[in-house]
Amino acid sequence: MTVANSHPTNDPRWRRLPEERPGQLLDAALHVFAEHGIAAAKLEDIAARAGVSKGTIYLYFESKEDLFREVVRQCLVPRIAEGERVAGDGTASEQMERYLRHHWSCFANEGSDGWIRLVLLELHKHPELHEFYRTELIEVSNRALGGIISRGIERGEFRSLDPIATSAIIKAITLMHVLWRGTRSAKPSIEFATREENIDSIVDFVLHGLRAEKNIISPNS
Amino acid sequence: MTVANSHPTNDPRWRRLPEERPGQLLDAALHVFAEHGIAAAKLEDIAARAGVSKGTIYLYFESKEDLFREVVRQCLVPRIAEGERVAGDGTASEQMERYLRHHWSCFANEGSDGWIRLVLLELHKHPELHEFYRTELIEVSNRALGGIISRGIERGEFRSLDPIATSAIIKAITLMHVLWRGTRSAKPSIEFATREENIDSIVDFVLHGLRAEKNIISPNS
DNA sequence: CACACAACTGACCGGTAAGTAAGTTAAAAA
DNA sequence: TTTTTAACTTACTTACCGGTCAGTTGTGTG
Repeated sequence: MTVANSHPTNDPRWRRLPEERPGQLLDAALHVFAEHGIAAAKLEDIAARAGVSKGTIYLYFESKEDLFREVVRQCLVPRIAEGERVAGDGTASEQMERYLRHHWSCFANEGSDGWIRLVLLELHKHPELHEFYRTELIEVSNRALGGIISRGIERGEFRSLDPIATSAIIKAITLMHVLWRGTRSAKPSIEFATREENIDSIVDFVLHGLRAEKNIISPNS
Repeated sequence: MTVANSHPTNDPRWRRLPEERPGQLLDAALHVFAEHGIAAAKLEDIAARAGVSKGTIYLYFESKEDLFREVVRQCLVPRIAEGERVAGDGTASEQMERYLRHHWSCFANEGSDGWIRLVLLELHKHPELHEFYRTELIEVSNRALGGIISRGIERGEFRSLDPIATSAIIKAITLMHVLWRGTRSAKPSIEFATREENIDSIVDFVLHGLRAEKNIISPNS
């Protein structure tokens, strides 16, 4: 029997880190919420993952609800919003392809499916948050995608379709595929090809769906 | 003071319905699970909705978990699978359009989004169920959609693309739109047009994505 | 060193909901 | 009608978890 478990060194069992705690807690919370959903997420788990005890959470957040709110505000929205600025130049087709591939690689991160699931599943129960998310994110995203589409139409690259409805279709494809390919999806629901083949298929399909008929022979007028 | 609340008539306060109870309970459970998710669904609510008391559930099901399992097996899978048999005849494009519109109208039912959410977002926590769902449903669905696509390719209506990857894309579009249009989605995340315009956009986009180039002028080779 | 104070802990409380089992009652059998 | 059965109810137990608070401990200050 050694005294291994007592603290022979005199380094403290815990540290005071008032600056860093909120961030640590938000990270931990994002992870746990994404894994279990709001209801099933335990504050003890979040605290443990952040290396503190449950009580500490209440020094920085009012409640579980408040914690979730801040996760959405401070983690999710900025992280997603950042991805919406990949306009660049080139033809609308090139922009669209760049947009798709960029999102694909962003969402490739381990665990992306977790919080996509979170947003899709739980956000609608929190109207105020949902509204925030809608204006901060969906509008931004619509402007980005819709902008590319509108430009494509003007330039004659794309045929004439509703930019908003089409944005929705394109986002539906990417989001759902992230969900399906996600690490938490047990066996992949669909026998997917490799990631590369997969995004190639998507790019191909979307561009074909958008593209104006290629060889309209001598569009007279 | 009348004796209104005692039972002046001699009809029983409850009935013995051992044949019908399981079905009633499954229906109620489907509804409550879809509304609240697994964790937050209360057995009392399910029982109340089925017109019995909580204890009765345990006469027919082992546990909440077991109840959920049977909901998936006996309610969801058959209900969805039924929709996968709308082949019909005509060109592949016509079949595809029929398929899309059929699903759209099926999913239009109040509450469809609830259990799509359930499947998409909660099933992955139950690997055994997920496997069942995969083989019973996704395979079937892939065969239906993939079949239409393959036929379209053979007939020269559609260009040459991977039937499986393309099925996934098409299902992604429809499922996500059901989710977004769902009654439980607070304010619609996207300023959608009417249901009709919406499905028109989808049909249009999908068919264009699939269709072989119309005017390939003398493909030399 | 010792004092103060803020950061943090962890035992505790209260509410809620899953699960249980003894009692009650509809309805079939005798 | 009486007896029997099993379907159903109700009150209970148990476990868990969000939230609290009195006490502990790291750390800067005099």
